[in-house]
Amino acid sequence: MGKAVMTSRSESFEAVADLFSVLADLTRLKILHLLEGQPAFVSAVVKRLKLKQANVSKHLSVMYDAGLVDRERNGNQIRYSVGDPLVFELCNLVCQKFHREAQSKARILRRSRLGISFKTIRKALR
Amino acid sequence: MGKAVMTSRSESFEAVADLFSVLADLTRLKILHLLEGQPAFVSAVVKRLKLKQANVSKHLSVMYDAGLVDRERNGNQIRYSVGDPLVFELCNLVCQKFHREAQSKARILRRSRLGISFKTIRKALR
DNA sequence: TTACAATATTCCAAAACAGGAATGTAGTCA
DNA sequence: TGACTACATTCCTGTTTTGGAATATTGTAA
Repeated sequence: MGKAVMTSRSESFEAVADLFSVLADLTRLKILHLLEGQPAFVSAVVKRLKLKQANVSKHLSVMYDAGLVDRERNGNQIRYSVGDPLVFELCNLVCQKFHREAQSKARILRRSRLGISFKTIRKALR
Repeated sequence: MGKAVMTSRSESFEAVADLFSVLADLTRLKILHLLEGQPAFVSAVVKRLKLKQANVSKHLSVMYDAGLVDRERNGNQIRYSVGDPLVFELCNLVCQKFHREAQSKARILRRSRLGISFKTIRKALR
């Protein structure tokens, strides 16, 4: 997950892929969602999500290295916060896609009760 | 990579993570970029990107299952096309982020020649 | 300093993933 | 039908990634 300066097209693709891979983890998405509400200490994330401390710490480090979260020391603890609202824009776009798909599937199913063939339905459902 | 109907919050997070993981691969991003220009047969992708046929076929299948590309048989060949412009919206958002970061780093470096301490720079660069 | 709390890091095992080679399948043409 | 082409799938291997346990680091308080 190198943080090299972008020069060639291929390198920037790699950077994009790296960022997507940071978001391609269920636990990290849960943590981000928790941080969306408000910043939180590591220990709070551990408690709320019932995860191991080392696990949370590693995931937060990955996201920090990717520039997705900020951190701020507060005495003994470290408060993490979402550093770039980009994260939620990306997730919302994906969720919108799922909504569109769910709606079109529902539309097709509704139509199916009005007499469209199974073949057409299966094709429309991909 | 299940395509289950979404019910709980956690399941939808998982679907989002799955979609990001499809995009978290350099080869798949290259293929998508190629398909952005115009639809292409598998053999064309193999030639343009100098990849193995089995490799391309597998990546296209993954993206097809994820609903990111469409396919259409044409005689002996199969033409793939980008099925959801969402892909490019996502990539563009990520690229914009990288641009913002690159610019702010450049700004800081420029300022550094005007006499700001290394400590400040390092902190600003994270 | 010592003891303790919060977080980070290292090491390990299991699971997931990408790519190559070989094989399977489906369409075309003769 | 058989030969050929385009694509998909299976099997295998090396690499990466995740999570847990143990350990290390950093800060606080006495």
